[in-house]
Amino acid sequence: MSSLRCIAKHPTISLVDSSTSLRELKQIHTQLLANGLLNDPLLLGQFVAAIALNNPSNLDYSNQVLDRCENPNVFTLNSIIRAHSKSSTPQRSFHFYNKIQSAAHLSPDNYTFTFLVRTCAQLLARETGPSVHADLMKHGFEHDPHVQSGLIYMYAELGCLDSCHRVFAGVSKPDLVCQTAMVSACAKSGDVVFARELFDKMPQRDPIAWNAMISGYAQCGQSREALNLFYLMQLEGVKVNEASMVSVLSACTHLGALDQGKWAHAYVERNKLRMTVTLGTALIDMYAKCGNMNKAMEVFWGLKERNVYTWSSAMNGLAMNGAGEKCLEIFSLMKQDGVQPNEVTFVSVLRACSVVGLVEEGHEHFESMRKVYGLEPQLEHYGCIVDLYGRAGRLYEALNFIDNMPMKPHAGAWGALLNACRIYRNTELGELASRKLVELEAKNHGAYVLLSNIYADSKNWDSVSNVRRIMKSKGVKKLPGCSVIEVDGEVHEFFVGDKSHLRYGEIEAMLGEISRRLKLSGYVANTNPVLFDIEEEEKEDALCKHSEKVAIAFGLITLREGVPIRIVKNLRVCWDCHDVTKMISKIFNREIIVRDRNRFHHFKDGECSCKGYW
DNA sequence: ATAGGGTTAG
Repeated sequence: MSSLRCIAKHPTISLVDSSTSLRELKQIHTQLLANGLLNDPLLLGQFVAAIALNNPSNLDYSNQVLDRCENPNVFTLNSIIRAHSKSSTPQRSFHFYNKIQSAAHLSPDNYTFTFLVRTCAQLLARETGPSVHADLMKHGFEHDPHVQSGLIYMYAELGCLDSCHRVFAGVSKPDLVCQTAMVSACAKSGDVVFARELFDKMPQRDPIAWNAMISGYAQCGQSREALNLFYLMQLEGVKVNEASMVSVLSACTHLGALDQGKWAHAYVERNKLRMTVTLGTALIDMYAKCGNMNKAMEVFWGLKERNVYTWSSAMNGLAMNGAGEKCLEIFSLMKQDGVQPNEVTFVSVLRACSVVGLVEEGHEHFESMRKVYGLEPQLEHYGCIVDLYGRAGRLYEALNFIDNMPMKPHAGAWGALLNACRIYRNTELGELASRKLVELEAKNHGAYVLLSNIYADSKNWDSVSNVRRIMKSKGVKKLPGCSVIEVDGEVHEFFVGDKSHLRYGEIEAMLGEISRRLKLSGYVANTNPVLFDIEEEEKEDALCKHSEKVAIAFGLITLREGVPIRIVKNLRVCWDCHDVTKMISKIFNREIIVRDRNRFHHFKDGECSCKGYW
């Protein structure tokens, strides 16, 4: 609402806000024209900016207003460039930039370039961005602090860290804002170590600087570092705000650290931070991805405002947790509420259909993307449809769909088919899919593992060892599995075969007990080559080595009876672990919730919520 | 008279 500050000076223009209808705008326009007020470039600029900024859907109209003006000045045009740079159609900024350039009596100023650089960042304009940079240098604005920090932001968005460094090196005395922009740029581009060095060297740091560094850690996956820095921020008595908490929550989400996430939620309430849409959405995402979907929905319904992120987060959580019908219900409510779904929303819609097995409905939603919402389906959506057919056992329709994709099928599409082939034990199609997958991603260990499982299922041991040989010769390595469990607010990480935990002795004893009790109840350890889940030297002892089993054992030792064991795993759960976990949930009478890289498994009484499909 | 850095979903 900052635009209202300057506008309030004129009584009529000050009336314009987001609720002003187009008809009312036209009346005001006529009135202003009749009084000759729009000949005043100041008022015109304010009017145009008010229309556009307070309601982006009015941009068209503000353009018309401007077009009817005979000689807009730079202020007026800057206002509209600014409005466009923040809108969903930033490219239209250039129309007005060109106007400035082509008018003999006009010349762009430092404001123009500040906004235009923003536009380029929004557009990820790889070519135009640098050319705007060249333009502003021609006009001699490269030493303007606003322009400089804007350029650093832009190059970070464009993924040109080198250019960020060049701009930054050219700043004689970088101020707080510029330094923060650079910290953020480096962290976003993956050089978080350098970002931290810069951050540590800053002579003074305000909350935004801290937030930049914390979110830098959170965004590059260094969640524990993000949390550590947040604690440091509190120790130093820096004022924590909503944005800080959003990053903290995002770190908790990635760790699957429900206790810490709950603590962060309580912190927000205790400190009376504003429950903004962004913060609310981060909370929903945290609860959903830490396996507490009820709490996620409680937060969801408690919010005053929900945007497309909010709805999509809730829907994604429901789909991930296997609540497909509920996800589709929320989707209907979202539409009733007048919030436009986007591509991300549709990923959840299609996954929900897939989970429920609603093949036709899923296909209709897919079609509606283009027809009803003007959204072009992306690779992910095609992958979802393959999965939709595949899970329903309609493997050849899945294949047919892949064959008719308008673009080259990606690894995700073949991967979805391969997974379906594993579930439905179709060796022939599985071979085809994995061959394609390997063509696309020669080092995709998942393709080999799934293919090997398919061969093993059909007792084709020669082919199993063949797959293993190929993997070896190509140097395909499996990403080390890692499972995380939180106990008393402390996050414990277990890697495959990792015995470094302080209490490993107890864990080993518990693994032994699990194994004994499993055998007693008739479980036969799967030591045949099915378990060639290509983890090399682990076969003989596979039962005890997969990271989730170690984490579950640790949970059984440390968590009180009746407390669910929550595990976050970086890979998909393997077949055997899935079986074993089902049995543990029954034998030890313990609810076990595993978040793998795709979805949730809620194990209870010997059953899993995924019903064997994942 | 219009500026610059931090925050959410696949």
